[in-house]
Amino acid sequence: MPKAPTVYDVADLAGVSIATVSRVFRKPHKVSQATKDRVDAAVLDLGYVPSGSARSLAARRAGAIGLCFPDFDGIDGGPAPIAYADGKVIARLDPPEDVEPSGNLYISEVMLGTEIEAWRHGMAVTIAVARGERGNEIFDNLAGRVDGMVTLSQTVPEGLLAHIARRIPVVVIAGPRAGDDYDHIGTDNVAGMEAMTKHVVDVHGVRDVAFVGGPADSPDDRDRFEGFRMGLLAEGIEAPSEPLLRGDFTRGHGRMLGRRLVEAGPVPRALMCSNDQTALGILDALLAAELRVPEDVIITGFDGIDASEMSRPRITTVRQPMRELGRAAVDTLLRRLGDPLMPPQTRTLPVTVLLRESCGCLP
Amino acid sequence: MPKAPTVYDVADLAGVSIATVSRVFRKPHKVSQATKDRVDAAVLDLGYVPSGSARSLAARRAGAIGLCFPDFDGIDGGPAPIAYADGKVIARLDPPEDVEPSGNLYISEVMLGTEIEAWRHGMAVTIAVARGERGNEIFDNLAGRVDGMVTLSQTVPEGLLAHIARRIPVVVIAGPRAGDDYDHIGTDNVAGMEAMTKHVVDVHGVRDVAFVGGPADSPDDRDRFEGFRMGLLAEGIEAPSEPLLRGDFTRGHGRMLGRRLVEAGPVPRALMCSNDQTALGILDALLAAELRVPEDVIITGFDGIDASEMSRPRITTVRQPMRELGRAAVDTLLRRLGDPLMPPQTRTLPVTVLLRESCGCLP
DNA sequence: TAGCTTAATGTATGCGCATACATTCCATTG
DNA sequence: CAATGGAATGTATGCGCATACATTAAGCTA
Repeated sequence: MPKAPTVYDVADLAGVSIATVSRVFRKPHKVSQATKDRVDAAVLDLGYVPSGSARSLAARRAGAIGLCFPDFDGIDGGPAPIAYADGKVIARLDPPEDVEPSGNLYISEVMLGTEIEAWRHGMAVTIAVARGERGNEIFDNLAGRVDGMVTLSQTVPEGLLAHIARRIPVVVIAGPRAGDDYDHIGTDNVAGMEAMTKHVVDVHGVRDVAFVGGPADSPDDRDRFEGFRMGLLAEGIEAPSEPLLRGDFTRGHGRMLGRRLVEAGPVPRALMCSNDQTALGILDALLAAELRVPEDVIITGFDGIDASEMSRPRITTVRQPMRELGRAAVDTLLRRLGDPLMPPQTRTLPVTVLLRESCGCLP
Repeated sequence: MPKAPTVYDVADLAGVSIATVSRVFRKPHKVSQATKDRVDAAVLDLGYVPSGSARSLAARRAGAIGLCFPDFDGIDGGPAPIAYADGKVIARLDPPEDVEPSGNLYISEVMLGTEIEAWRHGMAVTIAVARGERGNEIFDNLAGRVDGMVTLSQTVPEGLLAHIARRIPVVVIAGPRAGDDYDHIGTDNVAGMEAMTKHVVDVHGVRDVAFVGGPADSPDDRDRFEGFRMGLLAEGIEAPSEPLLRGDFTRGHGRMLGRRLVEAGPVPRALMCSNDQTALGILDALLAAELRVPEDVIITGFDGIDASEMSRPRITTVRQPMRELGRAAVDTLLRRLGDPLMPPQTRTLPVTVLLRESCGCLP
């Protein structure tokens, strides 16, 4: 790859000044057609592509927004995939046990939403996962190259986030306000879980309901538990002050909790889980112990990931509008860029309760 | 947001030169501890975050790779999502008819794979969809701000791609070599479809097999049809020179084809489709016509999207390692950056045949 | 102690572009 | 025909950083 041509090269070849070359790209209407044609020809001839770095520097805007996630799954991917040359035939007829977990639908959907909304405003999206020991560095790096940042809560330490926020606007997804000054986008965890709880009690007539939580420091988990309690209280049922058990939001941990429940004696009539992965893990364990779902035990989840629809029975859950989260975050970010003095925003998106087999609503 | 501090500000406050500030970030080992401490303090004090644009410009590398997709779904998203303020409770108990289509698992997975491999090499990923009339401009813009580009074939016109490739390395996913000089990452369409064909003939004893193709200009489709023919020939069955029908890879079009098949008279005993969406559409139509799958008609797909696992019956299909595609693309891209003179690479990733209900393998 | 080496830091420059401002060229106008 | 104004283009500068090279200080050798 020979040295890339610059505005100077194009200007020389077209016999114009660099300002004119720049105008052909940025303000075409200010250049005569004849000149434009000569410049275009030179551009094609030389294979010129404007440098985004130089442009961003000179224009004082990056034209991109950053999206940074924590490393939910601890995926480091291992070495790059094995490949083989053309002609060698490999096809397996195995059952799909080797299919990788669908991973983070959540992240994927937020990404898609982010991209769509960014596109509508002519911006690119730069993504990075603050993964590993250099996670903070990754975050910092990303912040330096974008006009604003969307991040999930808990991605980096508060101090770093505050540091970044002095330079560019930051929108936090899924973390409720904690007295900070960031803009926040959340979903209605409380209302969702409250509605789900009432459904289980009202429609299925169950009063022996327990809550299986997630990490104690998760704001989402806290809100969902709060919704659970409100649901119970509204039904005149005494509400516990703590979840029956806590997992770490992974399916594996959910399985462990399920086994523990089975061993500990009679399993509650209904288990309301703080997320889908936990619900799926518990389902795995209960089915393995020959319990029937929903006949013996009702299970519900939260999130609405695709995997919740692929289990048998399928999981009744509360769907978060994941793609909308991304879109709303970008929308808010761009508003903030337009009006830096606007007071801190908090937007809460509505959730949807999805009734399926695991609560007994579908056969 | 007041004017962001620069190296100069930090240097002044710390009483050092800008070179030293820069070194604290880039070559910390070349700075004495005492100096480093003073600089760090100034950085925190001022809220300094290095400008990525300036860094990229000066260092002549962006530290990011680009990922550009075509607009598969024609999603423009419409206006940003409705939100409501805190406290207002909305939760619905409707069936999930409003759940948005799972969209592009394919794209999502490639994104995730790309990000993982980029992370392993300390690079960020900038994504953009070449969507709408300004698609080419988006692509061009993206190209200017990254060190290399991963793109799906058919994303932009060949001329533009060639133009970009003069400046930065380009890796094309899913498009087989067409005599061009790009690096390519593909999946083994031929072997996958051949194995699937043999399976249907051998295991299920079906000889009345037809192929439902996709767009005639799709290289993937061409290869899959070729695999189909090879499978038949290997079984001693005469192979057609053209697909029985062609769709456009969408489910809607698949439904139409399905209805047409039903009307046209006896439906072949097995329909092998060039992608999952088409298979799902045909399944919809056959079930609507009261035909039984797989008892009356066997249906198979290709891709392994999640939706293929959520239908009833679930679709037997050939799974592409989508995440691995992204990883392999980045891997190849970085090799290319390391050795620009390396001959053009082509890597083909193995596929997996997933046997499920729609061919009769699972009850 | 002169001469040499190495560590630490500073100086000066350029990366490639956008843009404020200056200049040139015409077409109008009175 | 001189004065005016707008369109098209050019000149000059700075965006914020990395880095080659220069400089200084300090330790070490013979």
